[in-house]
Amino acid sequence: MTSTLGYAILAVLARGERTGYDIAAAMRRPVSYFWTARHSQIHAELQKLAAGGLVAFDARHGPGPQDKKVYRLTPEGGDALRAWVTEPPRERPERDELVLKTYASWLADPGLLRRLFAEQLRVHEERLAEYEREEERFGGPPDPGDPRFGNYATLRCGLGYERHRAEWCRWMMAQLSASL
Amino acid sequence: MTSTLGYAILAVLARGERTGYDIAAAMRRPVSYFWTARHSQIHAELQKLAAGGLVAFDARHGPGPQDKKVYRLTPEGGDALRAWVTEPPRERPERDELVLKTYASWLADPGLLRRLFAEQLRVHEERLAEYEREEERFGGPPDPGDPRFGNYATLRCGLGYERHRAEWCRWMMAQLSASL
DNA sequence: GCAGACTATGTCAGAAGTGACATAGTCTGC
DNA sequence: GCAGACTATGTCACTTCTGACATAGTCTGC
Repeated sequence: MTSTLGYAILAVLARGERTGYDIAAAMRRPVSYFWTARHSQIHAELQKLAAGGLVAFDARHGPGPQDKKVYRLTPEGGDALRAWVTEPPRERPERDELVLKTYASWLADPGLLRRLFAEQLRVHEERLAEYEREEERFGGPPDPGDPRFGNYATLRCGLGYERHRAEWCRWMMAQLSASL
Repeated sequence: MTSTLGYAILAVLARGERTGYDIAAAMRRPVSYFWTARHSQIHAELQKLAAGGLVAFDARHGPGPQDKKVYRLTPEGGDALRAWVTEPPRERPERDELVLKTYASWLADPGLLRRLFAEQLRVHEERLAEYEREEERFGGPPDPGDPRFGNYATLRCGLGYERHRAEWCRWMMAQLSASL
């Protein structure tokens, strides 16, 4: 019934109360939990979650034409989130534009392709360096019952992904150069 | 103007003429090019591509209430596809339900979590074995100008991805066991 | 000759997600 | 005192994608 976005919001609120704006700020970058949403979607979803009793809010004075709404998880919301976590994830189709381009790469100019992959490699290496700096700040994995474990475990996933991706870009560039 | 799905269809047609049904069959599994679509979407997109002159078709006798339509790339379609391949990919937000669950995993029962990751690991190891069998059939990378290069390069990406993913699942299970 | 799987094309309602538009108070530095 | 950045909530049109419904001929094995 609740959408995956709904659970993403509950997962953020499980760490403490937030306004819709705060949640949107946390979801702007895919760092740490690999789910993004715009504020337009978040405000709409918060209304649904509040109607379903999974979140509640207090109105507090703040900027803007209306009061700000500080949302928190209700006990029902916490139960729903906990139950959802251990259920098998819904299969989401992989849709990767760069891999699709690679599928058609035999048609293209090798020089332009090398430029494309060089740029992608740069992006992945940059992200990798950023994630490595973040990992250092943890100084080892937190306890699995600590909220910070969630951040660390997703960071580890991101690290592995960026390494695999950078490696593949390097392999592609080597292939394209070998054929000269 | 043309959507990514449109280019995915052009990329399939670049390898030879196909019916909408054939394209749908090729896109049912994310193997080799990491883009999936249902036939309902494909038929609709083929109509748009035909209207734009990027594909053309011959009606031939076949099963069903209407004749079957065998689509092929037009010269304009080929040009559009080639131009698209080397353009930087549009950033697609990462949305990964398992990683999101991991972000909230500190709330959940470690036993149930281990079961979840054990099952995911099984899936990734199975896919990895399948990809490795496929890789063997290639016997080394084809020339970058060969259509088979597209298949091989995307397969390499899939291999790297499944390895990284399996590794991460194993790390998660170790973390969950260490805390007993 | 007939059942069942497969080939084949299409529509439609609805969910999920994007990007633009709309509004307006607060806080910081010059 | 004022500009500009930031906080804050919301709507709306549009695109993309899903899942169900609809239809019907062909091919294989029993």
